[in-house]
Amino acid sequence: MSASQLPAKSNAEAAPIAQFQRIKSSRAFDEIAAQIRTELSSGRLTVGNRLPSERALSEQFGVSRNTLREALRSLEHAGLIRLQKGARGGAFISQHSGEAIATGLMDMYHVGTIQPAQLTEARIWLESVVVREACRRATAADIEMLNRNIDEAQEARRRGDFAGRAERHIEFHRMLARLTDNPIMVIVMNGVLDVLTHFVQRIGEYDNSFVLPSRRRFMEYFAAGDAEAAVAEMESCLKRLQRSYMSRIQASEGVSATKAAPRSRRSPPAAQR
Amino acid sequence: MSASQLPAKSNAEAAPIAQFQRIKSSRAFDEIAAQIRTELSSGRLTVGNRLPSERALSEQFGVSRNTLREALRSLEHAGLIRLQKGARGGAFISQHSGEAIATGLMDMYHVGTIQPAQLTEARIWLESVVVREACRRATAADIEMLNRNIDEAQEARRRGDFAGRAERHIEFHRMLARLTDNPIMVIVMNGVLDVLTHFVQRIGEYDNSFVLPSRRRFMEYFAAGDAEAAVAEMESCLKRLQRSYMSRIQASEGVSATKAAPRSRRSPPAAQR
DNA sequence: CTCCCCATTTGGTCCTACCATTCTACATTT
DNA sequence: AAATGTAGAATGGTAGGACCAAATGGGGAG
Repeated sequence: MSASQLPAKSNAEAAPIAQFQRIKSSRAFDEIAAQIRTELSSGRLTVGNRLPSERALSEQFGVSRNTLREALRSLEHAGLIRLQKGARGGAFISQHSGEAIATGLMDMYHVGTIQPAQLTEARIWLESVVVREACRRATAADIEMLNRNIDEAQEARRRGDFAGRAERHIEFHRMLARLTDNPIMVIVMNGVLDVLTHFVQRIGEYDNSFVLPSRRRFMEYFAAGDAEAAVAEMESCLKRLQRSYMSRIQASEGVSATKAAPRSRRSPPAAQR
Repeated sequence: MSASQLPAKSNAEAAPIAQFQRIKSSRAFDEIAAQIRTELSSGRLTVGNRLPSERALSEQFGVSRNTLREALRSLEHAGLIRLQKGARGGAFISQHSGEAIATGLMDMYHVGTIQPAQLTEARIWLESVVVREACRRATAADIEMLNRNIDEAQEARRRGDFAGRAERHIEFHRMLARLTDNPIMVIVMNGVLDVLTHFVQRIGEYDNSFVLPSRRRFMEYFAAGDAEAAVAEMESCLKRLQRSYMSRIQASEGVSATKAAPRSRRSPPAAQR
């Protein structure tokens, strides 16, 4: 096909982007999104590039502006592009913060695909990996940062600020995840912690007086580079937390929709006729 | 926050720190999607329910059908709803297979947020968790299923069917993930394996003759319930695979920009053994 | 030179119309 | 009466035009 066209226009006014093809299948916007994804994975589009305007793109693809916008909506939701209004605005390839993954986990929790017990279970498993690798990489500055977080949590506790204390505790785990220096662990752990935060806020206060002493012991092992001891300390703390959660959820789940059935088959009992 | 670094315009009163909240998107379809999500998390909408038609919904929300469709597009991409044409069609609350998360990981890989080395690294970490838990739960039927998979891979190898063999090998890991019986592990592992499959297809064939013998040893430990030995066997196999991948990627990507150097901590005198 | 206003660009929304698909209900045939 | 075929309605998908609001840059006023 027309491979070596090489326009090489030194214009560069809107976008030095490859020529898009006409779409064909059902759901044109799916194909459009797929084509743009292809451009991305091939490297012809990279972070920071600006796509042509909606009007220009719709003409290139040979579709209406409505259809093109639905394609852009899909890409924007995925975090691949960022839309900006105004004269020099448009669709910019964005850095993909992984927000879509966190949203996906949250959605799965909301529709009941993820049960609270499974959430805390996976969290414990992931955390053990995180702690082990974080311990392997942590610098003195990192350790100081973690200790500072514990101090802040203790201060919040002294003030009776339950929300602030919980926030510090969660932030502690986010820090550890970042220390792995692996975006997959960071993103997944962030998502799991997001859901967990939501979950904790729903069930209200709980007994976590044992967390701070555990943190101190944890940091001892952690600073000494004893990864396995740190993992064990963290795991025992999290398992105790998990028991707190589960006992509370049994108490609070008498009224709210429990979504008990993990698999709800077709339900609509009746329709208007 | 860097609020204290303002260039000191004629603003006499340096802004007292205040926790501002983001303005509500100002985009109608975002609010519509948020409202529907709220209905979902509150339990008023559950899997299998059918939303009103686009025309009816657009009237309820007081927006045009275009705007409503963009909201639905966002929800559909998230996997929360499934659109169906025809009479009695509409938007049905769907089971959320986690496809959005796999897509998100793939996108992150494509834009370079996830590097191949980080992909295989995280995969090894996750796999160790998966193997440990799968070993704890596997039934005789599960073990038979895994053995059958190995047989099929061996058969594919005999035929010289590289693609088929690779597919079986990947499927083996998906099976293990499912055995954890935890949707988070299943979804995340599926996503990571999707990206890995894509990555492997890109670099082409590689030396994996050691995989099948390792699988046999693995199954010995696994069937005996020796989780730690199984984990160690799998880890050593995966690390060897990783070296194969990395050597191949250096060969095929000699010139291509390999992004920025991996952030290396470890400047201060930290814990090192 | 600085500052402010305005034309231009561009995403966000609305409207109307038409098409393709899918199912229901009725009519036709056997 | 049962099986079959067909018309119609409901619904998502697409088209094309129009206008609004925000962001930008340039030109005019001071």
